[in-house]
Amino acid sequence: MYTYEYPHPAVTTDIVIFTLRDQQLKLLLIKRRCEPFKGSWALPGGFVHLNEALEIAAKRELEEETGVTDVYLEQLFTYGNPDRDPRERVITVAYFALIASDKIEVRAATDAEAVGWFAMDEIPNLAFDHQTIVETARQRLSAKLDYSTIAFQFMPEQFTLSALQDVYETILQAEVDKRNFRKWVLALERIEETGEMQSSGAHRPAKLYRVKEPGKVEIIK
Amino acid sequence: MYTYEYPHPAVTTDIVIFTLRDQQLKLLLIKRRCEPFKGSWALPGGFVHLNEALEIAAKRELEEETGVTDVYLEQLFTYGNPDRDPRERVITVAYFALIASDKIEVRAATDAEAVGWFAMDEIPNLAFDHQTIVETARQRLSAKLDYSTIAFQFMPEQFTLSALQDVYETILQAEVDKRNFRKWVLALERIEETGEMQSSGAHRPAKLYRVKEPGKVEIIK
DNA sequence: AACAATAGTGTGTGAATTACACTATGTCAA
DNA sequence: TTGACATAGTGTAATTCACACACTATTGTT
Repeated sequence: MYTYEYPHPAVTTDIVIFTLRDQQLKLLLIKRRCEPFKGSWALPGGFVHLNEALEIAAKRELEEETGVTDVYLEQLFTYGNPDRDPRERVITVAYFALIASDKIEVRAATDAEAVGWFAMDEIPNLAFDHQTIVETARQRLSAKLDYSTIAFQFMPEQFTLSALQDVYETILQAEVDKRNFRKWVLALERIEETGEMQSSGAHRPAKLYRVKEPGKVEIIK
Repeated sequence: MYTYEYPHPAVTTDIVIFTLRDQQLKLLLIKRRCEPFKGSWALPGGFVHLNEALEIAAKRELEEETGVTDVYLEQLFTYGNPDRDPRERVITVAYFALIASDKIEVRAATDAEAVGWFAMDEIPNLAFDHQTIVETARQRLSAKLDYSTIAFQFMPEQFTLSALQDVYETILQAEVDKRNFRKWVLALERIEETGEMQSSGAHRPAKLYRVKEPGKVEIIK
């Protein structure tokens, strides 16, 4: 037991992790094994250990519950309404994560009864205020596409320009002009040809590109 | 005494509040009356009450320690390195605030031995990791000047275009072309003439303007 | 009446963004 | 083998936006 002179809230992290799969933006959810909201779908996350930095906690929870590692992670927002958890006062530091579509094998573990990727228009009712958190993350993602190189975080090691354009169109839910897109993205000088080609069907093969500095997300414009 | 099955961190809010005064960007600091860092300058802030939303806590602390009310407030970032407070694990949700220069009378109260506005190049050594928090806030302010109408939060009810231009020049630490600035800011259609003029010396009086929706900060561009 | 000090105004140039349609190259099936 | 099909790949003109730049207007003071 731990005792304090003044009351302390519990602090958790929750992670909103997106990927792109089948031309759809998808979100990773876990099915809760424990109360409260047992059996409900929720964001992966959990209590911050006492000697653990917040971002480390987010990464740990994500790996424990879903097996997912090696993601782009940034702090999203901290939610602390007094009644957001029925047990006790819980403040959650929400993180926003992206993962390339070729790294998304997931497994359920510890606190999760099941784990799954959900398309954005098929999100079930979520536990706590997780619906709100997801909406904020979605907005942040759209906004950052415009002024940063964050979209590259979704790409596998090698990809075609058409695949990259698809990412933009899917997330922004808008069509993009192919010629202008290519001119723009090449002018950024953040990707380069690998020299290899991708053949996928009865049509001209496409050049493959790679991100020059894969871990890096830069502000552009 | 409060006891928990698992250890809980303490949660505080800290507020980085800026104003403009004498053509300088200034930051409000308090001199700590209590340990740790007793006698040091620090950001106003304090423990979040158990049944209090985070933003409410930030506003309350700000008012308690400095008498400042009626500010623009947004969440900045949450800092939670395990060793950032020598007493115990303390996670702080930092807020970023702006106040118009005609509302900045301050008073010391409760936890503060003194309160003062400091120009950005005269910031003393600060307690905890407050120096880092201030730098992040400073960056956020500069960035938001470019893509939002946040600068209006510094203005009194009525102001001249020259005064507004001064705000941009002071924060961005760069000169701005008068004609281009006026064209740009009027094209935003977020301010309007009040009809009144301001005479201040041996020269042509200036038209006064007001913000159409004073509370609102919008993303522009 | 001249001067000092700040307010207020327009135009031209280059850069960036947008709109827009055809050719190239592979696979597969007849 | 050849023609149909499907996606890859490419250039130019029009528009919009950003930026550089210098003089006139109005007031108070001497």
